[in-house]
Amino acid sequence: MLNKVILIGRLTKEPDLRYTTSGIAVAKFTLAVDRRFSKDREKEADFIDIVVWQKQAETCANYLGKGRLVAVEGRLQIRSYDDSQGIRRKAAEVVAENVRFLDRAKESGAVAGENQGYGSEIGFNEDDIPF
Amino acid sequence: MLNKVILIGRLTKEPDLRYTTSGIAVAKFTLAVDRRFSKDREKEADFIDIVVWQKQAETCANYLGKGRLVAVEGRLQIRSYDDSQGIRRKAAEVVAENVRFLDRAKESGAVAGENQGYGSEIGFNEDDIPF
Amino acid sequence: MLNKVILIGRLTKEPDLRYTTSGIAVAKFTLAVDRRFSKDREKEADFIDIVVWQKQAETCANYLGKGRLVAVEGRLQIRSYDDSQGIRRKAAEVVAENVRFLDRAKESGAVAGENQGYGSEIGFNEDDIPF
Amino acid sequence: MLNKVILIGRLTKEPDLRYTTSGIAVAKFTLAVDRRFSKDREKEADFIDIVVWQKQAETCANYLGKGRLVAVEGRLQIRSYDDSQGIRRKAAEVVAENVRFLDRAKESGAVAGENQGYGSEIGFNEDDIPF
DNA sequence: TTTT
DNA sequence: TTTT
Repeated sequence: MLNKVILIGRLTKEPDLRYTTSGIAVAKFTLAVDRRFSKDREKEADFIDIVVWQKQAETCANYLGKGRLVAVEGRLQIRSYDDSQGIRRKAAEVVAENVRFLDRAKESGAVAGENQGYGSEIGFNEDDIPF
Repeated sequence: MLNKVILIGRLTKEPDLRYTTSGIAVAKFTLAVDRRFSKDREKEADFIDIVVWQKQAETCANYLGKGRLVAVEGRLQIRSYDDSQGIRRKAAEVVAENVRFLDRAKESGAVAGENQGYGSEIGFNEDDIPF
Repeated sequence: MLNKVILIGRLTKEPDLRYTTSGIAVAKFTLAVDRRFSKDREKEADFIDIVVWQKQAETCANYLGKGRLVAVEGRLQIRSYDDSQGIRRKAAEVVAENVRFLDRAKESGAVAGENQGYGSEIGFNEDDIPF
Repeated sequence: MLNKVILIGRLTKEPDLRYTTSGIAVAKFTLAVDRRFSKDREKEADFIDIVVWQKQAETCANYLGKGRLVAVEGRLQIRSYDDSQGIRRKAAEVVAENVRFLDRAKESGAVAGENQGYGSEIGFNEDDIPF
């Protein structure tokens, strides 16, 4: 019913951009999200796979690289599949709805994450609120 | 850059549905969101104003009433305005992106919250992932 | 840095309650979180593993059962391990910080969700998981 | 029941640090959170008041200044009060549970965000706010 | 492997 | 398998 994930972390390497047979862009990358433990504990991270679709996939591939800091908003998806050895496996990945770039782009000031979801962003005028 | 609010609470009364001059539906209601304090403290709630636009506004008006339990996902919006006495005021409201009904509807089993944001929900086939 | 997951879904069966060798309660259960697709698509769900620690683990075990509706707030944790066949696997689970009961308890009106911070911050050893 | 806010934005000025009569640190600052609209629309922001308690309040006061980029996780709180002219007003603020510094600190590499749970759960009196 |  |  509700499935919301919000992460801030750094890319472990360049995004991997591909296209489905029907021509839709998909990018994948892994986010290192540091855990915060007591100081004496080893610094650890969760390495979380991110999937981005369509135009945002291409923007991520164009502007993101290893070490870049991003905020990802999406949903947690659990997929079952058989690997190359025929072993049944489960894959967890966050399907990104929005990716925000939190440090400066390498070659440009570009910003990803066109957000098309909010009512107030679809172009009607909020000054015209009837309350 | 990121502005995400997730609330679970109960409507304090029926939603108020109106239309902008350009014909767009807007519903408003207030959510009572209980705080969790130590047992000895008064039980209190935050009363948070919710704004819903377009088709979801009408679904909320049709199916929600006083006391109904909902989950709201949206963004926090701060608006400045002058009240009827000419006093400058700030209004805080959560602009809902999705409203989920968490208990049974009074007159129907209807469900609001058509979600149009996620890539995987826009109709391409995830079995066709090129990874 | 930031790792936040919020889910609403139904338990697929009773929680499994165990204790670490040092006597700390841990409960596990799976949440079925329905995806929302276009009407013509199969209704599907993500089946997401939840881990709960300490007092909340016992509250969940006492009051939750198959089909119960809950809201879970926590963080996404990726663990690597070797399964019984010696195959390296990754497990994804949501470590719950709070579990809210959204429908009536079977035998009582009890409410869980005492917020004590993350299990992993109170000093017990997560390598000591009895699963 | 659930009241979760996650924001990323920039401080509009230095945090204002005070102490309650019982000696508890409280910091307040305003976060400018850019909205994302269609390109032709004015760039706008929501200016959201943040309250931080205890040790994090002092860390924020020590390390944050105007323009700094932070992620705030907290809950939305609506307070009613009478202003200096005796006019009843409502104030909305986000009570921060965690503040993460997303760009480099001015004078140090310090990191805030020790997670101690909500201020309001540790027993001090929120009516005793020195603002 | 699965919930309503 | 991994980021700063």
